[in-house]
Amino acid sequence: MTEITGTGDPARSLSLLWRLVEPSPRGRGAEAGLSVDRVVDAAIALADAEGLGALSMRRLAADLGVGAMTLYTYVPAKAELLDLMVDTALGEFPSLYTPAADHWRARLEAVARASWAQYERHPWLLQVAASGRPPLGPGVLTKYELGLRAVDGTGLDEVAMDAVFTLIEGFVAGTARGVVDQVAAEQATGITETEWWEATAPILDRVFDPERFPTVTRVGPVAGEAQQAAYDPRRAFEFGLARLLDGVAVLVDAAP
Amino acid sequence: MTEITGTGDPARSLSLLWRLVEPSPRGRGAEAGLSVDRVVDAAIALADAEGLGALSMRRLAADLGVGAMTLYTYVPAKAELLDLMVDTALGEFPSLYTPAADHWRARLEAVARASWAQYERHPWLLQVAASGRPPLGPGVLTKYELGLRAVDGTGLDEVAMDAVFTLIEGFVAGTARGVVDQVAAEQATGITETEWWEATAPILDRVFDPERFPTVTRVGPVAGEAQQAAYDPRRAFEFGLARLLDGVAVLVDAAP
DNA sequence: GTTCCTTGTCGTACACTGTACGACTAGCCT
DNA sequence: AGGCTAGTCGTACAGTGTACGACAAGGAAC
Repeated sequence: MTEITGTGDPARSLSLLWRLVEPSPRGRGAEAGLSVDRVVDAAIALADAEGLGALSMRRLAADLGVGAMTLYTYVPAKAELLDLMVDTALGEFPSLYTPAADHWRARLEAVARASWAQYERHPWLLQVAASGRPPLGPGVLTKYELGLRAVDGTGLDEVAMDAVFTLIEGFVAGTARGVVDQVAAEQATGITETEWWEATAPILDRVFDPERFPTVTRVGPVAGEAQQAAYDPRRAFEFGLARLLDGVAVLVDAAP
Repeated sequence: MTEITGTGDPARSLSLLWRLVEPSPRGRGAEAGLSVDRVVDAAIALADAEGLGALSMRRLAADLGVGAMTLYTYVPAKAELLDLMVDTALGEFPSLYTPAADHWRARLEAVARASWAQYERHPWLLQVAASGRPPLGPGVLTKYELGLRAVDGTGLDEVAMDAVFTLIEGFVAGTARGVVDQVAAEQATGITETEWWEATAPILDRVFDPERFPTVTRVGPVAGEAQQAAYDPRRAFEFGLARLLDGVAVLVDAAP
């Protein structure tokens, strides 16, 4: 279940994200005391607690004690609601980011860990396809600003600064997605990752041909044993982050 | 729209993936000439042509000229069908992988480019959440085998070999997802990425505060201009791959 | 040659989704 | 007091995956 953002008129979306529309308590004026913010907050709470799959317009409306169609007074459609959710959740970045200041590498590592923490808090962020046309609201821009500052003063030009932040951010998101997928699989099946691996490994052993997959035969069991699973996202995060920062360091050292 | 794999009984899934069940042309015996392979091939063709969103059991059945429930004779549920689709599509890896042989770096780069090509051919692969519990069929294992061979003989131990391949593979998938998201957004809205950016940029200019986002003010326009969009996945791929291989090189050089 | 059993086919039904449409009503302005 | 505006929401539509059970066709047994 992936949702798409960046649908809908850019002008309309941006004015929503930056809350350019007045609260306008006219006419019957917010009968149930609702507002865009209350809707968005409830949506985030629901997605946090029960996953993006549980977030339907009817369910959200029920949580807020109104009819389903009432939500459309505050939000043009579900896609825009998701934009707002993403921007709001990503806006928590500064509270999770405590940079060790002096060296770019320490700052960039802190960015990666803060980003990881965000995805742990709001796993549904990873199920919203926002990379192509991000909701350019205050939350997203704040995260982008702090991310760029981490690589500022390294001698890299503007294009490279953007590329480095995007690379780190994409890496974190990709790896965090592994956690989300595992949790989703556990919830869907009632079987933990370790149990699944223990059930799968012996059957697999019997079914596959060591002559055809000699390197897998040598490496697979060692790696599987080390992780107690087919894939351990947390290990992958630590390993990958170190490699990535090493790679960026090569670039920084080459810069004037 | 993300689908989950790894649901369902591991033993049942594995015997499907490795085609351990006999064709069994008994009873009325495959009336319409159907088979697991025909179903899977048709599903892949449909997803390739019209996206994963168009792949419904009813639609797939219609394409094959049978009733919807007939599919459940060949496949236990949609989740298992997706497993089979993933394994089959990933099994095309060898035909796209032409390693430049001698140096690990050239091999690993070829792995990344072949993987990228796979995701370009079958974008829906990225919408199937397979990272947690991959369908361990012949296709997946073949790709894993060739990926591991690329980093074999570098002095890295087994766990590191697995980690490096996983890192590269995750990077490619994450970056390729950017392309998929953009194409999906274009299809959903009828607006191209460049058009969207040209519509968004000027409004954004007016709405946001340069004092609050000084680094974004400096970097954003330069990066945006260079890419003609908020994000250019192909550039990100080239840039990230170079950084990543540099980082791996640091690790390889440190190994005995 | 008749019967039975196995196996493949598939119509119907259920609970669910996002949201267009239009009816209703409560509050403010004139 | 009358009218208008703006928030509320019931109903409806076209779609989803798949459980259930009815049906039919071929092979095996007598």
